[in-house]
Amino acid sequence: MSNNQQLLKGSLSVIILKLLEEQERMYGYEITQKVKALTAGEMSITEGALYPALHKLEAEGLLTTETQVVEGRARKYYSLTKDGHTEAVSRISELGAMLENLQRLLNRGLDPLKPAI
Amino acid sequence: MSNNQQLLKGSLSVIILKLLEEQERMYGYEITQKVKALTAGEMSITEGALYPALHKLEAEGLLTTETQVVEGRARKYYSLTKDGHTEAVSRISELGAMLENLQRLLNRGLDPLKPAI
DNA sequence: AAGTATACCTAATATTTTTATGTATACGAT
DNA sequence: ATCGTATACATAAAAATATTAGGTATACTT
Repeated sequence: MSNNQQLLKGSLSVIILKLLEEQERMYGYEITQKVKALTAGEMSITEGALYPALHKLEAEGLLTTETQVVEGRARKYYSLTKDGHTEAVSRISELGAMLENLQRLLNRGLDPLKPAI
Repeated sequence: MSNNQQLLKGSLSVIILKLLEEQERMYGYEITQKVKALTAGEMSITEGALYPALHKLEAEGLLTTETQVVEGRARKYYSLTKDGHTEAVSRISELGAMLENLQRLLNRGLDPLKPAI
């Protein structure tokens, strides 16, 4: 059961927002392929996680969709709304801070953060 | 509800294993304080997450406990079993790889990993 | 006497993911 | 022609994990 190709839980929606910051619009399947490519296949998003996450972000008003038929198959393109962009910026920096902290916990040798008094 | 002091979901058990790799034995409350200290209060473990996680690791045979009364209060010290040490090494490196991949996804400018063919 | 810090714990709920399906089109190989 | 693979969407049951909100108790300070 050693599953080391999963994304860290809770990070999926941020990854989606980040990819859409970089690329105007993307469709679901494209997102799964992009993540595989960027991590050399070390990580993959399962569809059972991806689609509900996309639907939730849309329901929250962070993403909008337009469906389009390409080469005989329907694609549903997602892009950031204005709120989506704002949230993306904020959540990306939050996740970045978390990753730094996690690495601080894993790599000892780094000093603990000095508390901002 | 902007909760940026949560640990990334799924990483709690690895953090516990890591702290116990560094320090022979620790008790629950001590772990919560250590994480706060190492992250300057930016992250904290809730007790509702910590204790079930400790009990699960013990049930899996990765941790053993000894209870001791110190200054009038009962403390339950946890330490790694042999299996626990093995698992710790493996899970820590897995999480490290995940963090690298996540950062690759968040900081573009880095090239995608070259697939090891 | 009250509040804070220390120290353990659990139960209900919420969130998120995995696993397992299901549908359907396009295309290359047998 | 049919089979497998890739593309492309989706959901539902179950598992895993965390949050929230409690509960108990001791020690120390105000």
